[in-house]
Amino acid sequence: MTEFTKAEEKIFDAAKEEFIERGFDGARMQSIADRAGISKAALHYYYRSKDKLFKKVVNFIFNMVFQNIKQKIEEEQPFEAKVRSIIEMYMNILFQHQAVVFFLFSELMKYPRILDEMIPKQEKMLTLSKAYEIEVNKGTIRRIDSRHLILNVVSMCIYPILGKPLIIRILGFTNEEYKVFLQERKDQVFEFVMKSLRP
Amino acid sequence: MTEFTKAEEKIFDAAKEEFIERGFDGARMQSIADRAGISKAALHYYYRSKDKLFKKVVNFIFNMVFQNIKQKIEEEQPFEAKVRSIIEMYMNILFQHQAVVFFLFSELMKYPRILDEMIPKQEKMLTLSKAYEIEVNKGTIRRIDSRHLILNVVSMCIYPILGKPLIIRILGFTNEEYKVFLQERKDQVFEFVMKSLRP
DNA sequence: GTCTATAAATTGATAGAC
DNA sequence: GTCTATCAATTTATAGAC
Repeated sequence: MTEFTKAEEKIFDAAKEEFIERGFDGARMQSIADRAGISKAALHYYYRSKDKLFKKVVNFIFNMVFQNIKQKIEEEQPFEAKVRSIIEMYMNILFQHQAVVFFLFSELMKYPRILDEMIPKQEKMLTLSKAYEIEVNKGTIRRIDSRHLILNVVSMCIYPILGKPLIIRILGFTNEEYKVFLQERKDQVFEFVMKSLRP
Repeated sequence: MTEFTKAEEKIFDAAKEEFIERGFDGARMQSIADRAGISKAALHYYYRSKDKLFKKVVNFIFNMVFQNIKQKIEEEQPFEAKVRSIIEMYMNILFQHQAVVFFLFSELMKYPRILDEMIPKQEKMLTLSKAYEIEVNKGTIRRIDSRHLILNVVSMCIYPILGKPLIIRILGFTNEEYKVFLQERKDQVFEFVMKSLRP
């Protein structure tokens, strides 16, 4: 997207860290400057205001998380394999980038308007493609509102990450135990979905 | 829990509004005082610090959202009726208190430690009670890890609220359309779950 | 380009009169 | 109990030297 000089990149990384840890309101320009090893003045020289820096960071992180996912959903595959790979990859990415996901949702709940500059009118995500229709016509799976089906799958993948602070306390998990739980959960979700789709 | 004088209540309501709209870091004591129609000094007279006021607000909101839910889950009922009523009530409460839910999760992602003072060691929520065992023994439904089952149901109810800003943009919904979509979703989720539980 | 110094505004919290 | 006035600390942002 954007070309970076070395200095810019160092600053950008510093900003990412700070915003992810503290959110927009909690982040401090001084702290970003410190992380980047430069002065506050130099920071303002590169990115004129906190606001502009923040928007660039959100944009970058948003694409990082959702680009692969979108790609995978649109990819042509047999239905069952597609469901499995979406769950697999979705949960992997979300787990790998927990802090980032927290940050994104947390800030987007506060300032949903940020999204308006970021969602490029993509209606593709709700069509389950031909693979789904083929199976329905074969009678292998039942027909179902595809918007709800997708939302079901996505929900079961992402909420365990978003709700982690709550869930581990209620279920009495340690972080390590929860990691294992989420691993076995991939199969659980896949099975749950496919069983529900039986005609 | 706590007894309120009229003044305290007015302040508390003002604080709720402000914190819900702006989060802890974004909230301003001056703004809370303004909403309550008193001076900043008077505000500090009642609640000695921003921190203490915030914790009381979080505690109150947390109980408001999760008390009914916990109660409903523990209530004795035939299995199918129980699943239906949990979905129904969970989605109703979450939808009714959208702003509050956003606030709660948003802040809990940032400061998960707050929860430690709030979760009273409740392991009850993961047992599906006798109703479930009865159906399994009758052969009416298949056996499944109850933790995953509950997490599946909860996820499908709560993520559509948490992810609303994202979802309505991706699916191209207006707020009003999304409300309808969530209404019909209650049945969709119920059906999805029960179909999956067929032996 | 990068720094020091400082401006200008804001913030949470307190002192003290009434 | 409630107010005005003010403190002390912080914050974003800029001016100006090098």
